[in-house]
Amino acid sequence: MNDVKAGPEEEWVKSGEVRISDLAAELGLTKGTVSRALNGYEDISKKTRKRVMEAATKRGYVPTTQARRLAMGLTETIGLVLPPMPSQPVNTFVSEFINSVSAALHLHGYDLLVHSANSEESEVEPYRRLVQSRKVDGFIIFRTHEKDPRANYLLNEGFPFVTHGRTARMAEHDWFDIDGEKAFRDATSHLIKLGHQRIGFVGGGKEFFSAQLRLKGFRAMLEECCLEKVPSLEQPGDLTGQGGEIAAQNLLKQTRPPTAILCANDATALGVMKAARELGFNIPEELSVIGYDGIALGAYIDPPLTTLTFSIEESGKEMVNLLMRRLKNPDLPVISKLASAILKLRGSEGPPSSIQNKYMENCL
Amino acid sequence: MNDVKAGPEEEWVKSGEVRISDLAAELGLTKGTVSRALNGYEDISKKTRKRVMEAATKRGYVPTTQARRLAMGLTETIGLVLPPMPSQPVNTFVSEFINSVSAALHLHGYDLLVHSANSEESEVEPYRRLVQSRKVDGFIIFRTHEKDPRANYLLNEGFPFVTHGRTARMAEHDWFDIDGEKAFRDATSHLIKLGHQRIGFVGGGKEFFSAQLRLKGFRAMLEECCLEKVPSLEQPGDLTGQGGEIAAQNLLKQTRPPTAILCANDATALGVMKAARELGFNIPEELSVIGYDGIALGAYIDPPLTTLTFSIEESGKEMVNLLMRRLKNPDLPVISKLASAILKLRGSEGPPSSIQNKYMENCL
DNA sequence: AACAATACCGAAACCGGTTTCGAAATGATT
DNA sequence: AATCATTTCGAAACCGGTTTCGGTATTGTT
Repeated sequence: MNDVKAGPEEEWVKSGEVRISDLAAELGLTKGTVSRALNGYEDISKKTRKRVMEAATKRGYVPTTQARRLAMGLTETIGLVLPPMPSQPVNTFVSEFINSVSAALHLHGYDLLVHSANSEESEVEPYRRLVQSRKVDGFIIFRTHEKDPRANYLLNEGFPFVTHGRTARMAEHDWFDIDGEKAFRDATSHLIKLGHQRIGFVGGGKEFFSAQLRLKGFRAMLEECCLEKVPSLEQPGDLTGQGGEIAAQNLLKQTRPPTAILCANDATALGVMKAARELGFNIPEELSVIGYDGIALGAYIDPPLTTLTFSIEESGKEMVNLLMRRLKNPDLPVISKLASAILKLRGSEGPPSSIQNKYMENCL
Repeated sequence: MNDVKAGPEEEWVKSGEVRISDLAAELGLTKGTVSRALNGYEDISKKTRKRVMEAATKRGYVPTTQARRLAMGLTETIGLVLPPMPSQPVNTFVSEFINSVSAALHLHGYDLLVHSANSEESEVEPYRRLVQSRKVDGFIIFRTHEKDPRANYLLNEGFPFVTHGRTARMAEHDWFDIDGEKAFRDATSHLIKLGHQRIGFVGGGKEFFSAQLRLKGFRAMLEECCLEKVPSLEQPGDLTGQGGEIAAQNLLKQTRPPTAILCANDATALGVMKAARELGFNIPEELSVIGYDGIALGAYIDPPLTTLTFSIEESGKEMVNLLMRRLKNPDLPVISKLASAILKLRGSEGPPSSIQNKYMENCL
């Protein structure tokens, strides 16, 4: 019947060679009966169920995923498309994120399909392909833009997804985000309390919504503390080290340079620190620098980088929860989750060297 | 027949709603005929083929992947299992690697399934599950051990895979690797030429084969240059920043500390630099440090980290090539590819401060 | 014009499962 | 013992494709 090689008793059948029809034949049952027995249907007698189960484990039967999924009309797979990576200095986020998402999905019996975006084609193309070929049931999207073509496409398609970060249409889809606005309010407040009055800001690209929110938090706290908003102290960046360098040069070559610089992420902060060193600024004595992301590497540089940090693992877990909920019931109302980043003081910030500024005590 | 909503001419049918049977019915053909027409069989007249093709694009027909794969008996999917990540300072390798592997696979019509390893269970368990459930056709394995349980399992199972890094059984499976031995010979040679005679070495875990080879290269060059091998200058590490710190303390607190330290990877090097700073060693004047991995971020620290670098993108591409070849013809002889790392001088190394050592000119 | 060769397409099996439906066997009831 | 309700399983359809095989319709040959 089956080509089980003769050998010692515990001979292991090569994995994946036994089909449900083999089992059925061996037991004198039909495929259907075996299937129901294995899947816990109530219309199977205890006796045969036991017989089937034992035979299944003995023969090492594991259902073929493809067949099961085809029959059940689902893929049990979630897609994640890596945005094109312009060799950014710090991609540590991505791998940790993938790791946590994958682990969380696994608990629900889902697989993670990772695609890479071809930078030559449209941003939504990979999504379109995955949707049309029915390879995934939903998407995890990160690094959102304010007007996000991916979100737009999927919303239009009615296809489930969760974003890490908000979009202009966040009222229409589930999302998870770190409260970057509050984080930057906190960081700004911390600097002001240390005595800083001229605080620089290096943003991320205008296209990233989260970077905008960080700027917003920075401005809000300045205003709250009655500090004047100085346009020249707000420099654009691109979330890379190089962008940080350029921005820092623009800031520090001014006649009245800032005494502290807030950066949209850690990569930027590293670039800022590099430029500052080259221009002869001592950190933190002459210049405070604060980043955002909490990359572990920041603890190893000199001085250790003070940063805003959050749990990537929690992010992944929460996003998977949101997505699973959505898949179970597509008609549920949209929900979102906002986690907070915490300020991790490591040493790259301190009071300004000369208290040249009059401290306004009417504000905090 | 089909519920195409009445509307403007260019009404777009919602993706993924049209099946091959719909197309067939619409054209007055059978599924089989439509399938063959679409797949370029020769027994279809040009006229009907054209008719079918046009109808397919017009209706936006894309075959359901699951069904196609089931029928064809393949998964067109490659598995990649992330090893447990003990929050290493620098995981930039992983995301870049995933990115390049995924892109390369896509060119061959393959998907990448990323799994995360649960640290509580056996290392091979995820592989076993993926094999048994027939979710993948092959594996990409990285960060190999000398005695690698994953390779052993898959070899035993006769399941296709390619490793990034060698194993004790490398003669039996395809592999790609960076020539770490040569890399460390080069780096060591560079230091010796600069005048260093006491060179420290911080290794990776004994379990990682590649780390062993780096040590081997280091020792070989020492011997080649007639430098005495000093056991106390060889410290174990664990490829993390913390491990680097501890190792550096052990090295620098000796009565005759080394004037240079070679590190098994960049994360270790960062730890070494941190410890050196804290012990009052100036880099590179009093201590040269060289890492391995070429993480972009190393360029932003002070001083910029000299390191051994290689192309992750090429690694991914090559490994995919090896794997595709294997899948096409499982019986081909095992092949391997050894790429070389290049020494990227950035500034964390230089001549030793005091030429207290007699330079042995009989060697190089 | 008769016949063989070829082009073209339909029918059906198949991949490996799941699920519905109905029939047979069993047990309970009177 | 006859009747009805339950348990338990077999049969068959189905998921959405691919591929083999065989039968017309068409073309080419003599």
